[in-house]
Amino acid sequence: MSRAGLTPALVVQEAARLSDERGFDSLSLAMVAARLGVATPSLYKHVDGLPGLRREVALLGVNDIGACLQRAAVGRSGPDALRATADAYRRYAHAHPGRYAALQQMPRWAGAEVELSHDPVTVLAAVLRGFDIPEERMVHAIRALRSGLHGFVDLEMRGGFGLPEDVNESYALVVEGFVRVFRSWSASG
Amino acid sequence: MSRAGLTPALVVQEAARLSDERGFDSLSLAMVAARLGVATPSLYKHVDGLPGLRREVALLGVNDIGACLQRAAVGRSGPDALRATADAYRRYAHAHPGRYAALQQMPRWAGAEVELSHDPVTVLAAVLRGFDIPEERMVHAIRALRSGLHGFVDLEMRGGFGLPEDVNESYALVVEGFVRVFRSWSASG
DNA sequence: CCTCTTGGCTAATGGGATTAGCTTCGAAGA
DNA sequence: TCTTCGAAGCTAATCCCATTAGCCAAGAGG
Repeated sequence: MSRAGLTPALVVQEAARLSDERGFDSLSLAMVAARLGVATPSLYKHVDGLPGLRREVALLGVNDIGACLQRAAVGRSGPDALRATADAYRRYAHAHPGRYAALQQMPRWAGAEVELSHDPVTVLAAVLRGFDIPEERMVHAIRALRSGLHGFVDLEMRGGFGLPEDVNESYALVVEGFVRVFRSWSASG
Repeated sequence: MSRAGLTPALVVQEAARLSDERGFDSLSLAMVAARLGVATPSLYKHVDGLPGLRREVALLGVNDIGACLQRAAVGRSGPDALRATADAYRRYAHAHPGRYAALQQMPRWAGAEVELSHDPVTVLAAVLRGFDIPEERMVHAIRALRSGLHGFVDLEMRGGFGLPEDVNESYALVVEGFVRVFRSWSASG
């Protein structure tokens, strides 16, 4: 390797780090290049321009959060699993705001060879399976859960909750709301 | 040539229209200027650069959606009001995706002289008042509702719901979920 | 008719993305 | 060890957009 020893993985990793620090929106090739000590055009040997880099960061984020959720859910079931997973979800977003913002743009390039080793939606689906929800409602349940978790985290990270009331408590109540609703949807009443 | 007869309001309106058509992210002064038939720098006489323009569009969006929600809620109460408002919320986002995206960035410049004639959060709060929720839970309830509505609409607009299941039905179920939860939170049990 | 404010313009600067084409590192093989 | 070749990184050049500076004319008020 000629000097810097870059690899696609290294570039993407640095980009992800930068996204977390400065925001996914302001991610730029120039910034990544500076951080890696190379000239901007050099990056084109490893990633497919800015759009490609953003896509890679998103992909990294999806797999990352999927792994987190899985780790949180393993060994639990029902409401307990839901609580743990919801917690992990929010914690991931806080820890990696840039990656989290990035992965929201994934659907655009969906259908591609996305190759998820850890799909967050699959984990949520598995968690919901512990609620005995009739099959024809499963998709709706997953959508509802994703909406609630994402909406809360998104508003929170944008500074949308201005009042002094404890945000953790709000989140806990949201999660308990889901527990209640999903119980009410269960086949057994 | 005071020919073009621009005003701040006109510029912002065109910017909002463009945001809805091409996406708030790709809004640019150059595009707005072209659309209005003037040179880019001319816009600086009316708005405070690109950041200022984005802020104005966001402000427009907040007031817009606030007015929509208010119109939907008036004359109704309780679950009925909640359903109507939730519907209006989603409909607004679909009709004006650019403005909707813009208003999510409002919190950043909050505290300013924001002067909302129609504050969407206030409307939601009023709607929730019909559920007899204890005062100390009100803020949490509003946060939960905002999270659910925003999260759903956001995921939907990003193409996050890929499966063929009816999205309208999913949304209806989410709203009914809120009805159930808020009922359970009501002081009267 | 004169003047002053003000909206719109052109020119110029700076930054980021992207492309083209050059150079040199470093490994594989004679 | 010497040669060759592919790939990594670089510089130069182009394009697009935001922003600033400074010019000019139009229209209201006297």
